[in-house]
Amino acid sequence: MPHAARRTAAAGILHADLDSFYASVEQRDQPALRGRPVAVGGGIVLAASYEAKACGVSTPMGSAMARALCPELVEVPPRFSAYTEASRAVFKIFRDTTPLVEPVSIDEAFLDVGGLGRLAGSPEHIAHRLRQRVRAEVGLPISVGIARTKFLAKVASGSAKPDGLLLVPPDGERAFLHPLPVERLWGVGKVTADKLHTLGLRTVADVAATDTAALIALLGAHTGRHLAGLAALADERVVQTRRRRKSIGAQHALGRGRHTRAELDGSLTALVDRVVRRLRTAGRRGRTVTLRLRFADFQRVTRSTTRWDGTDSTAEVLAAARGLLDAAGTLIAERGVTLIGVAVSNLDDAGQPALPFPGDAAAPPPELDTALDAIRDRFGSAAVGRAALLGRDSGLAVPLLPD
DNA sequence: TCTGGGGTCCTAGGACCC
DNA sequence: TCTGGGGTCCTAGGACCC
Repeated sequence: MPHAARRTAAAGILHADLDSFYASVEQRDQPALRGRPVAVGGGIVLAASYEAKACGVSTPMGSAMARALCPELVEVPPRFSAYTEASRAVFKIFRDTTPLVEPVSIDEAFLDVGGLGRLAGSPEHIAHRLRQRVRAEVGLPISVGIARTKFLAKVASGSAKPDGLLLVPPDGERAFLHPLPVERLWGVGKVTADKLHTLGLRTVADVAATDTAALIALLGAHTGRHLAGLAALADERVVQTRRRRKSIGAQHALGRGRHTRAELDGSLTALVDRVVRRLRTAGRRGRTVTLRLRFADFQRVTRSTTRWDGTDSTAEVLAAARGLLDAAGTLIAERGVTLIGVAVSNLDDAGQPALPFPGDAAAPPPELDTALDAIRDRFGSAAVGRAALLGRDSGLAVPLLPD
């Protein structure tokens, strides 16, 4: 019997998902928070402990509403470095379990353990041990779903929460999935759910009983076919070990009210600085620079520009981003800005210049980087956003805006 | 109760080329 | 003079996920 065929017939995919990740890390590190409703965040709730969820607190909810729902709520500012460290430790246990790990986010991953039977035991046994290890070695609760497909494993881990384990056997898939609301289908958010509701479709069974053509007419070719497939228990996607990031970006919410061009440029400089730093750390270069803006009415626009070759230069990305900001000047003047973001995409592969170009060999001296480094050293990284002003005061060579 | 920051994927129109 | 079909790339917007 072919190996692949045997594997697809059994429940061999794990979806492992840390519970209330940021909040659990805080409860782990501060025993006084255990058993109490905890929200990690500032302004909005980034993560809520199960005690907080019990009184209706959820992500991403404004802090004011969270407090209204849950007067006992303990609010904690995020400590991202602690979460990154905890995530690394957990992923190490994942990779100890099987080399076939596909990270989904900082706190969840798919693991293919279908081929490990002889070596490590049944998927259920492996999942059980995985949960024990994460609890013992990292001190965090984690839920695991086991199924034949990625989608079913993902839904199963959700049903297993908090701190649980759920196996969906191949002959029990329909009974498990079909009673669930359409919102549990991966890729169904509010807009799609509302559309499905207009057809009277509320459960996965309803979707499965609907003609694919009708779903396509309602939702478009891709989404229609995608949902029809999921509802019919068909999900051929395999666990992908090597997925490369396709864009690197940073954004920053600004307060309401008017922001001067110099303030916007300061924010832009800080964002570009962060992005190109991560770009270089990853050893990658990008061809497309995108400026993201959001207005007071929460409408968003993007403006992008694509270069002929890739870059990881602060000066070049900043020049491109400034050009886009200038081009959006009228829009900004008319509507105000409440969020500014920069992303670099169209990334090339590590250590492999997009195109060999004679002039590229000698990179221009990164004067801007030197200046920004000096500002970071002297004033801290939070000050980079005020680079223009500080540059003026400190005599550092930060290129200033014309005015 | 006003709503963060990091991403992915899809669609659609227009320019351009053969 | 009017007309193809196919393909790629770029830009912008939108939905969704954690």
